[in-house]
Amino acid sequence: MGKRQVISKNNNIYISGEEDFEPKHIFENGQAFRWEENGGDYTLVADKYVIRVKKLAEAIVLENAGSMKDYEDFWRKYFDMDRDYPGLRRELSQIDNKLKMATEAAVGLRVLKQDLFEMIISFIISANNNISRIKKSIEKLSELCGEKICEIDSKAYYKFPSVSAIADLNPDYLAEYTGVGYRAPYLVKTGKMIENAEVDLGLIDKLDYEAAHKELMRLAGVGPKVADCILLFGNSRDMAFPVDTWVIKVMNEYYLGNEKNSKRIKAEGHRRFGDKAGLAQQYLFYHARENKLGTKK
DNA sequence: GTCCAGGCCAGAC
DNA sequence: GTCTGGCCTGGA
Repeated sequence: MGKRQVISKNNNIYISGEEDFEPKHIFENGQAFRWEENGGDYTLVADKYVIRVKKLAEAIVLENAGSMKDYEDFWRKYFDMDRDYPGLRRELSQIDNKLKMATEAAVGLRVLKQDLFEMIISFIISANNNISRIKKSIEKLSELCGEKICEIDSKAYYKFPSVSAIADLNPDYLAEYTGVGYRAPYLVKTGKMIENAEVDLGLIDKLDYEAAHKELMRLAGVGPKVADCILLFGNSRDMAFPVDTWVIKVMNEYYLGNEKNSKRIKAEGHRRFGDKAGLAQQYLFYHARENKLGTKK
């Protein structure tokens, strides 16, 4: 693979010479929910875009993603194109053999840099839930109060809702329409807290990791794990280390044995992986889930 | 019917 | 601070 090259043509963006870009490893690792797989290609809704991500032998194609200006203004950051992933994998591989194996199994994984508010709402919905239901709920929520983007094959696509749109919802109706269940009041309350600046999202960028984590936990429905997901996927915090059921399994299998306390598991992640803990977590998470680690067949 | 899914919250200690 | 039980909902 040579040096990366990005060009645009007919509203499509082509990325060639990039060895770390595997759509399956990017989307199917729980960091994003607004995608749909068809025959190895992925339809993705992000911001005002509905694109199709294809991996061809010679290039990655982002169909309908716009011009070079769209790439520079949005996609470059979204796909974390300024990080040296081959270098990251080499660095993680040197930490230990487990991480070496995990990175080798998920080459092409990238940690997306998504919208902060969208991550807050999405991960509140994710708590004690499963991926297919999370995705359905988020689509229904966007349909309920997000701005329409376009229609493709008579299917309508909507932007993720604004803060005020969610703050103004009736919790009972929200629960009924989207299937978010008991999380509905959390979503509305969190929307209101952000709308009236009780929690200032602009501050999250400025605070150090611990303070930002603590600040996010003030939001309704946001606990330690959800706050770490928000920071990792919506605020570019490489050291955020979300401890979910899969991470508990993989950390115990490889490092700890039988630790149930999430706080101590997170501390172990930081001890071993340092300020790259979140990136290590993504490779380990993908690896753990692919291999159904710690579950009986 | 029971169990579980990328946890959070409230209450008890 | 740490631990426990309950929880909308839908699919296995």
